[in-house]
Amino acid sequence: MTPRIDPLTREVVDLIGSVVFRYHEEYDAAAGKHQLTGAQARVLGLLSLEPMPMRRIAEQLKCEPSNVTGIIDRLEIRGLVERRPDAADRRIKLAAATAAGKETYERLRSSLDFAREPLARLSTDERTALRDILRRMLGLET
Amino acid sequence: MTPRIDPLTREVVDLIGSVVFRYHEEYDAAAGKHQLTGAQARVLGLLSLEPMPMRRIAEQLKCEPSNVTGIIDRLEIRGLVERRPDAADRRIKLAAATAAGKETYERLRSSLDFAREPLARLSTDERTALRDILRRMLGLET
DNA sequence: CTGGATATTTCACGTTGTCAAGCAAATGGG
DNA sequence: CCCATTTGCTTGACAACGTGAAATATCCAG
Repeated sequence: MTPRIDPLTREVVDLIGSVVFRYHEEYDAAAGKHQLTGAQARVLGLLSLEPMPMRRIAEQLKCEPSNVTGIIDRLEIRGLVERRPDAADRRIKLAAATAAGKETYERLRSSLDFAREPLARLSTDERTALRDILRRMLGLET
Repeated sequence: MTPRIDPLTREVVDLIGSVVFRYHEEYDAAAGKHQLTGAQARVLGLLSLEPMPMRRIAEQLKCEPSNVTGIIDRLEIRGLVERRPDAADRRIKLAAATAAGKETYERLRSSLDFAREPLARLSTDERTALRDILRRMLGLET
């Protein structure tokens, strides 16, 4: 009953698996250069865009809020993030990247070699095609 | 001095990040259905192909051998993996998937919905194009 | 045979993740 | 207005994963 997956799809899934593995390696290595773990880097990336309640961070990371408490704790100790009260709701704590946090994240981001090494092998046309296909895969049609 | 990354490349990197996140979610969910963690599933996948010394598992996972000890311990307790002596070198322990382990991994693999849901949105031509681009990205030219 | 390298394990430790319990603050129905 | 419920966050206990250092057993070269 399980629909036999055709060989093409299977190969694509494997290739995506390789890309995922490769991406992680490089992401963690880049984070490590700045003494950050992967999770810390991801949170810092979120907060570089805008301050956010703990709750929403947990939703983005798809984990429990209690987990976020610890991650923010460790970032806060290092002065990369701060907790601010929310003007409208005193239950809420807004986590916000400090100037140092934003700067760290920007440096991390531009040291993400993944942007250069494997993608450099592709022509502009290929990159465009890849972008369009990935958009469709992720359901980001315009 | 840092080469400004062009917008197209930046978007592709972001899209790949989304795919990576998505892939992980689904992979962990599929593993969870079989009471496995992501790391356990990955090891079981390796050992489904062939038995392997602890050392080599660590290399494949890019982690320390001491970490592998624990992962194999937990799989062994559940009868999915066993440690065998190596005929030629008594220092080596070959980790091998048991019949139950192989079966579990095959079930896990076919429940990997990532193969269906997002890729189903693509035509065969798009999938072929994606395969070719990913191959080039990963340096798997023929 | 001896000394050095290799394979694995053990231990201590830190981070990430879960779940349950608890506290503070908001909210809605009577 | 008031109480019950819900919501947001933290705490504590626990497990998996990951590192690094030290211990043990085995191999191998000289």
